[in-house]
Amino acid sequence: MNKNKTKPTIRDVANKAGVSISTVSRVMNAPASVVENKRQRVLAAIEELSYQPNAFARGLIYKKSFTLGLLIPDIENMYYAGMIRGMQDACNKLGYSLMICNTDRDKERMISYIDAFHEKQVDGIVFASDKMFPEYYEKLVGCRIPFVMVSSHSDEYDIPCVEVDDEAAAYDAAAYLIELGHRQIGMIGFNHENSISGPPRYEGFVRAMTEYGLTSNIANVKFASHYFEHAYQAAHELFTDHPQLTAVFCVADEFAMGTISYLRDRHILVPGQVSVVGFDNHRMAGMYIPKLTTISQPIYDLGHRAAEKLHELLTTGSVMVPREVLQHKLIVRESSRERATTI
Amino acid sequence: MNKNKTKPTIRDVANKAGVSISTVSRVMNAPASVVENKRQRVLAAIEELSYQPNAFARGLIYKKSFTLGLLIPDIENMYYAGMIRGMQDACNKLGYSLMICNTDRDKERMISYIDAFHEKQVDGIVFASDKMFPEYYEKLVGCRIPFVMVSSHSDEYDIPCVEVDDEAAAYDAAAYLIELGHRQIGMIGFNHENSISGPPRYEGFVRAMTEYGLTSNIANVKFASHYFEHAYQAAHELFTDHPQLTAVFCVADEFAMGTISYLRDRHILVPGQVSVVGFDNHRMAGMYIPKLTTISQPIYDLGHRAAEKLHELLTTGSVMVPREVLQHKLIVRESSRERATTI
DNA sequence: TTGAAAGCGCTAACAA
DNA sequence: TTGTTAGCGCTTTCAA
Repeated sequence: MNKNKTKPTIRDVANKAGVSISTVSRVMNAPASVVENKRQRVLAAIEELSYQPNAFARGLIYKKSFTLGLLIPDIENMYYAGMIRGMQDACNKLGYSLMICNTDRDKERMISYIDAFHEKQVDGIVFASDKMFPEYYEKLVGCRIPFVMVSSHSDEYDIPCVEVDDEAAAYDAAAYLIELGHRQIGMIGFNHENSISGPPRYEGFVRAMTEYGLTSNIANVKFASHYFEHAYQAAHELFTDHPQLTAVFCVADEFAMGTISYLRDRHILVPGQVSVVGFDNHRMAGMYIPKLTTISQPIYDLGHRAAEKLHELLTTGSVMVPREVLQHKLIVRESSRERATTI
Repeated sequence: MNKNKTKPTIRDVANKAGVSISTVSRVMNAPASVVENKRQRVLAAIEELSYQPNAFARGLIYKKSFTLGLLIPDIENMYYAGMIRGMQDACNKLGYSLMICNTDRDKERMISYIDAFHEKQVDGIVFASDKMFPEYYEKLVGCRIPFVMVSSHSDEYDIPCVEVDDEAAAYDAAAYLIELGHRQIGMIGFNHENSISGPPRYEGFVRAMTEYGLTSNIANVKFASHYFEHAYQAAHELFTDHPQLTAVFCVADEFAMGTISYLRDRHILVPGQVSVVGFDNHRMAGMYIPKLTTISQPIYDLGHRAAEKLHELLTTGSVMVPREVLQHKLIVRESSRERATTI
């Protein structure tokens, strides 16, 4: 092994193999055009030196980094773990690397990460879950970096995206609870402010209540922002205002956990007295006690498709299906059951 | 805004500002050496074109990418979310970007990611949790990429690392259970094969049992590999073989959850009949029902320090503290309590 | 204080 | 089939 401190260049390989640098370049890019004998020598030299072509030099020529950027709001939310997984698998398949940045839903960080992506010349960006503010949009097009959205979309701009039908999914969850016999149903939603899935999930809930003639339930909604603790607090408010509820639809599994925790601290049984359904079906949903009934999002596929769609955009310049909707599914586990019949 | 499709280069900026490219370069790297008037014009041109210097060109010159690579075994394990967060914050602070790769504990993927890092010219690599196999080590030194380990270390090689004292932490967990009055104690550990923290945590358990004269408990150990389901199964085996146990130490929070789930399916109360303590204290530990008593690892700091240590290695060529140990702490919550006194 | 020019490692066009 | 060379976008001498 070469113990030299600096990395070998194409020139070192050429010297060692006794050929010109073009020949080395050819064995890497068009092996067929090099005579067997020399090719072997070059390959041997590459092996011996642990040579890897320098991506800077290549990038300068190809004007491509073969790197994609991912902007996510909160890496500690389990939801994104599955998404990253799907995205990285797609990237591997397509020959890309992935650069992940955690914005903490902070505008300043977001902007500075976009700058970093710009400087690092990422070929494209996947923008996850967040709202596409004009600042972001202007910045992105100003940088001339193609991008797609995942688990989100934009009404103002025409941006390719892959997501789930939040309205329909929320409707399904609420309708399921109604079909179970529940009549006093509450909901814990996302604060609408800056939330992309908050409003449609709320709408789905409202539509279900309306269609089933339970419009009074529309008043039983509290909002929380992302975290367990906030959901716990929201559940407290919800049950303080509406102690009669026998079911609650939560727009995230973490909210369902917060709600169940609250209920348990109040010695209210789930699902014995109150049914709870979550949303996402991330890994923890099946590990919780009780196991969560929830809306399953195809999280892995969302990530996978988003990367593929971005790749499509990069290679063809456009996208066949601008707004792709993946299927959700209700998963019934332990946190919900038929309303206890009054005697 | 420039609607041109290609990204502007330093030449475009120079033209627009009516100066040479060297001057543009200077306003970016040594602003003081450029006369106020021109500097303003250059700055204006940069702004107007949304110009960002090309990292490829810079990298070629500086031989630095200002990018660090992170190799983790399993992104869906909550443990790593906190670590990534800490690492990324450190990277931001130090002016680096972070490239995260999920190896799935697969040797082939590991090797191919190292190749990718090599090609992309990452300045250094953080190697998380996994065992440093000779193949990896040879590869890494062959690539001449500096690296550190986090939540892991190597006995064979001399590699800077930051971790927790697993043996002592496990001892503390086991001793805590003993001090609570438990005498029949079991453990669910990591399969030792290829596990870095498995053996020391087992040793810590054994030492506690030995010091307290409870050596018979050393037989009450089952092993599982990483996932909830495996831990559930291991708990099944443990309690089938040793139904008399009143406490179990689990080497991961996810194992504790699997164990509690199993116990609950068997209608055994936690902590009423059996106390369970976990390890990690990741976010979910405080959300579970019951909330987990666990060993808290400074996960964020582990990630943060690892990045700092790598940076130290990159800039100074060596590291002051080759093997850094961060403090763990026992967090008592709801999943453990004093042994029920026999009447 | 500024500009011209060399060169970082590679690819691709051109010549041989 | 192979080698020579220009040039990708930038920084950094060296001269002016």
